[in-house]
Amino acid sequence: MSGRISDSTVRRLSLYLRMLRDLDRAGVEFVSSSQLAEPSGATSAQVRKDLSHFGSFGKRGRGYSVEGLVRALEEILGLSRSWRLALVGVGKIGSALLGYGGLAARGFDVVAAFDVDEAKVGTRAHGLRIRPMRELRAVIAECGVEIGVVATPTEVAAEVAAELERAGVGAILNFAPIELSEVNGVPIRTVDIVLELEGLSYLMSEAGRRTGSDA
Amino acid sequence: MSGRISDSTVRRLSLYLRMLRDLDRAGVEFVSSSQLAEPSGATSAQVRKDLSHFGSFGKRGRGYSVEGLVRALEEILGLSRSWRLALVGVGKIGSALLGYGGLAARGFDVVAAFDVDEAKVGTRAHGLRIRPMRELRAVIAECGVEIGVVATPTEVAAEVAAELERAGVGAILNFAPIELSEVNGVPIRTVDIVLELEGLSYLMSEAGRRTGSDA
DNA sequence: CTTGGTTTGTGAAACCTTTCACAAGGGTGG
DNA sequence: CCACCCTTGTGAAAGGTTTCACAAACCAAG
Repeated sequence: MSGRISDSTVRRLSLYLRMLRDLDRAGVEFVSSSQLAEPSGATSAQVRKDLSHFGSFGKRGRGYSVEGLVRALEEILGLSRSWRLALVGVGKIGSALLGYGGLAARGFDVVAAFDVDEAKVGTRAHGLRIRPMRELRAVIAECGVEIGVVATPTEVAAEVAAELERAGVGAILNFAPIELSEVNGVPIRTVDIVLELEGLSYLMSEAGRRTGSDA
Repeated sequence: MSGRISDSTVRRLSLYLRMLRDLDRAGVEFVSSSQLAEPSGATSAQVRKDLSHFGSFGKRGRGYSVEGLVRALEEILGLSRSWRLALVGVGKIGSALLGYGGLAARGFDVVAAFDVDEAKVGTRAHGLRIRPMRELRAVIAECGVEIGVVATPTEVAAEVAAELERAGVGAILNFAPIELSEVNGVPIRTVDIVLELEGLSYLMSEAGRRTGSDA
């Protein structure tokens, strides 16, 4: 059981949990690994292997109890609690994030927002008062913020991430198109839209080259 | 040389290209694989292996010509041209995307925006007229849109993606928290913020469990 | 209680990605 | 032209992830 779990496994566990919650809401009581696999594009063997890293949750011949597996996955993923987030940079992406109800609905509460722009400081965005950067450290400590969100221009992203770490956050979600290096074991995930688009660009060009040379 | 290239390789190529453009702007002429590796957290061997799938771009003892490699990577990734995007769903995320100059700056032009909401249709968002869904097919064909962007609520995302495919887009970027299945060889990339946060939640819980049991 | 149909949990095999290590080649200075 | 240093390109090894395939277990029906 449980050694080092890969990112892709954790990713899939989230997807399984999503489906299980839907099934639970629909009143389904049991589900098999193959049903669970379908929506995430995995195989039934993969579902079973993924779960087997954490224990033995199913009944042979019957499948998995939906309610039981929801609880188990919430426990594994740390989602049986809610998390406090602090946003740095209330520009386009930052505002969109504050307005997105999907976060709070899934237990990720943005409890503080910061910006360097003195014109924004003091105003409210989606019910949250925007604070000056100088308060960052104190507020993060006082509110017990666990996750810092970087939604600043690229140039200052690394500096802001470092400041968030010093302030004591346990993880960082970064929207700036730059690869931030994890320093003190504080995990960082980067959401980089341009990188995704460039990946699509490669695939389309590749497809073009292939059909082009076949013709 | 060139067989099937993995997503992670393509991802890294984009990161190398980013750095190379910075170096080019800074007037640097040559760069070694180890310098190129650093910012993306790769190793020099990985850089060389990644590039070797596509050809031989360096000079032994000297490194890579910055300008030459920029051009080569742009060609490989399909970035020596620009791409036309159509946005479906002008809500929080959609608007943020329209306002984000970083896309056009890197050759991804949003040329059309659609929404079901009749109140929004006809108004302008960041200089772009919002069109009704019924025009989607015709506009995508007329404007030669290559990439469709899904920024709708989860419930309709799959349907919208299918409609974009029928309209003839070559790739889809999806912001709805749902795994869309690629059907006709049209590649789909999903940007799922909640999934990233849940990944961080897992890592933080894991860290807590480890230190918790050590104490 | 036994039989048959079903599904889990898991070693082993297959597959894929990353790292290692070094020969081959290029530049520089004398 | 030669000797030295440096860096690429690349097979081979190592390391990781996914798929396969099957014994073990459970349920239901007779």
